[in-house]
Order: sequence, then C-alpha cells, then structure tokens
Amino acid sequence: MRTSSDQLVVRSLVQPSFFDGDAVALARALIGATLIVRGVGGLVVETEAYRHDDAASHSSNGETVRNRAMFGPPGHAYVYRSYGIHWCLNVVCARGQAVLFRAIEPGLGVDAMRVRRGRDKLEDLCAGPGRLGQALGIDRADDGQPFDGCDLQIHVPSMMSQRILVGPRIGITKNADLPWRFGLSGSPHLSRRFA
DNA sequence: CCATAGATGCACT
DNA sequence: GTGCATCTATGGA
Repeated sequence: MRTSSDQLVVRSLVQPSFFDGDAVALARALIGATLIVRGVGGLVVETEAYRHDDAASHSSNGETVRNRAMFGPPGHAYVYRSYGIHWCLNVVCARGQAVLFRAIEPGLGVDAMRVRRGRDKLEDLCAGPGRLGQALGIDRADDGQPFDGCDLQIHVPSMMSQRILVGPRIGITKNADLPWRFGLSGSPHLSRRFA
C-alpha cells in the first residue's frame, strides 16, 4: 500500500556544472542535499549565500591570499578561519561567490563527530558553521579542494518536497537585510530559528 | 528563556 | 590597533 506521501528519493553525486551559477540559487538548492567529508556528514539543513558585489562577503574587496579560492573554479571548497578559532566550509560557485554550510543533520560518522566535538547532544553537533567544521574535521588543508566525490561530496535528492525557510544572514552587519539564508523547515538542527 | 564576556588568528587600516 | 560569515560558560529573569 502506498500513500501520496510515499516517494522514492534517489540521491546522486552532483556534476561539476551543478555548482556553476548564482550563490543565492545554489544556497537554496543545497537545502536537503547530503554533505559528506571523508565519510562523515549528513543532511544539509542551513546555508547562506555570499556574492561578489556584497559588502558582507569576504570577496567584496577583491582577491587576496585568504579568499583566493572564492575566485577559483566552481565546485571547490573555500575554507576560512573564523574568529581565530573555527574553520568554516563554503562551496564556490560563480566567480567571487560561495555558499556557506551553516548546519547539517548528523547522519554518517556520528561517533567521529562526537569525538571531535567533545560532548554535545545531537541537535548541537553541527548546528552552526564553526561546529559543523569541527565535527567534519575541516581545516586549512581543505581550502581549494574539489567537491569531486572523493574527500568532499555533495549528493542531491531526486525530489524535494520539504518547505524551505528564508531569512536574513547571521552574524553580519553589512547587507544584513538581504534574505540570503536558507533552512529546512522543522529541522531541530538549525543554528538559530528563522523569524 | 536572554545577555554578555572571553578565547583566539589573521587580514587589513 | 580593529574587526570579524563564532562558540562556550556563566549569570539573571
């Protein structure tokens, strides 16, 4: 017996062309995808878009040593050190644009995540870009690496029926009103509530 | 639940 | 020296 809510969802590794485009569109498209880093990861429940002509973006003042990856090819990681402590993971799309992974629902390698994070309950393991980076073992060496299905993987579902939340980005002061943060409705793994 | 201070690396003024 | 795309511990309502 099938009901109308029964759906066969197939997840497939994305092609490089999937990433080549606008950050806002990609940030939305990545909600419900699966992010896997060296066998550890889960369902993407929160993202943010950063564009080139965007005062909140690290790329807004042009290419530097730090943001070099944001000006490299699409589908590669841009990893930066946040507040001197955390490693945060982006995927580069159009030139000077990237999507920040802000939260995932832990799915694969949860034990490894707990060891790296130290003590947390499931809802807090990957709820926030710094927490996610720590749980997934992200560091400087991942900067510029490709999402090619080896160390770094993105799989997308064949269909997405979930509602997607939209709101302003977190922790910025410039361009703070733009609705470029996306979330999976009802997820208990978000870094913060949507208004 | 909310507010705040401190930790910490590093690009930029 | 200043300012972060953050997180944690702590204290109060």
